[in-house]
Amino acid sequence: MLFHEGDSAESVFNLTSGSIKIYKLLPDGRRQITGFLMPGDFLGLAAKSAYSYSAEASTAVEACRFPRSRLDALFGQFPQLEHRLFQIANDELVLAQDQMLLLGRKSAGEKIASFLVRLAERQESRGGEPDHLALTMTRGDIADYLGLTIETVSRTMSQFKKQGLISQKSLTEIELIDRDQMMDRAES
Amino acid sequence: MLFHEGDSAESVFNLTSGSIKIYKLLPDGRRQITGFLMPGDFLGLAAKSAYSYSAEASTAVEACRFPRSRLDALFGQFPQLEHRLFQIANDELVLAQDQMLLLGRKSAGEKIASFLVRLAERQESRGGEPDHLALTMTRGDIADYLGLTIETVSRTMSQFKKQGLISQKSLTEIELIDRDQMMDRAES
DNA sequence: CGACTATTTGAAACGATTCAAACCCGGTGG
DNA sequence: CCACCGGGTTTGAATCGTTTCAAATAGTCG
Repeated sequence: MLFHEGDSAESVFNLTSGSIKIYKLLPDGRRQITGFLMPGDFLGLAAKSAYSYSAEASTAVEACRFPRSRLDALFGQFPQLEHRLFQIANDELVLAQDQMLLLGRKSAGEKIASFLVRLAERQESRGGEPDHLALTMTRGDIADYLGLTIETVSRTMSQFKKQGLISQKSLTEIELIDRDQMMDRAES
Repeated sequence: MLFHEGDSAESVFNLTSGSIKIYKLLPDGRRQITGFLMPGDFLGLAAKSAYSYSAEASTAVEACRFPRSRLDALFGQFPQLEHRLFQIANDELVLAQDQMLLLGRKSAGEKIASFLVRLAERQESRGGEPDHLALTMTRGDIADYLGLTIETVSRTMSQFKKQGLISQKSLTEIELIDRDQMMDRAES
């Protein structure tokens, strides 16, 4: 675990290798994962005095740590740095709104399809195989990201397998077989 | 309607009076409202070339319109303006994550309770009566904001009324009677 | 007052969850 | 080398919360 919701937000990180999940918890333990970070992503930017979410490594992780005070000084020196981070925050906001649509209005099948397609696009944009997905998260993580239970995630993926939409080499290796039909299921 | 998802994003607005809802639609018409804007709020900031959501007035509205090109020029001139907008974007991101937790993990009762409490806090922070809520949105809007149906919103509020948590002077006027117990139901 | 729309309420249906058990797989020690 | 363990995963059956469909009621505006 990297830090917890409520911890004083002294640092901003830039992930250089590995993968991180950020999430919020309810008092009774229910969890909502709000994002999976990949190398290049920033962590802790939105925080003011305290982090508003918890962050936990999914794999071994390397990151660049900046004291928040230093960052503020850099903003004064290099306005285009702040400009870039502003863009990044806006991009995240757009993604967050997509995720709200997913959480509030999509069925389990649509959620899983959207998730797999987005993961494929993300991997493609970093130069990976477009249809060969390497999942860095467990079924439980996927469930808590999509607002489902582990069982529903598992069942839905089994169904997709039976329908020939995906195939599964191992627990963490998924292949998208019919991406177009997958995007239809995603409804967006 | 002010603009539609996909429209070219020529303007940024600052709402001066009235209230606006922003939302995303699925091809089949399902709708997710991602925010209700109140005077002082910005609209269209996150957009790059095209708006990523639609915006619609809930009441009569007055707003300040900036051409996007002008705004970019202002950033060069007044770096602290961009700094302020960066802060605002970060605050919105924090709210968006709260909303994801709500949509993904809260029950209908918890959603409605959270919604009413947040509305009360928002109104309080603008100097209104803390327990006397003036709803600017319909039951349908509330449903599409919370990922519920109109009927569930209505039923849940009736239940709260029966339990003495709220009282209803008219359709748009709600009074929070037991705010503490309300916050307990909100689970956050 | 009458017509139209939004809201409330009720009953049935459905999708996702819960609870339970079986399975798979990598790691450990006999 | 293989039996065993423990975690995560898959599958099944029953249950539950929310939705859907339908009808009644309340509210708004001409």
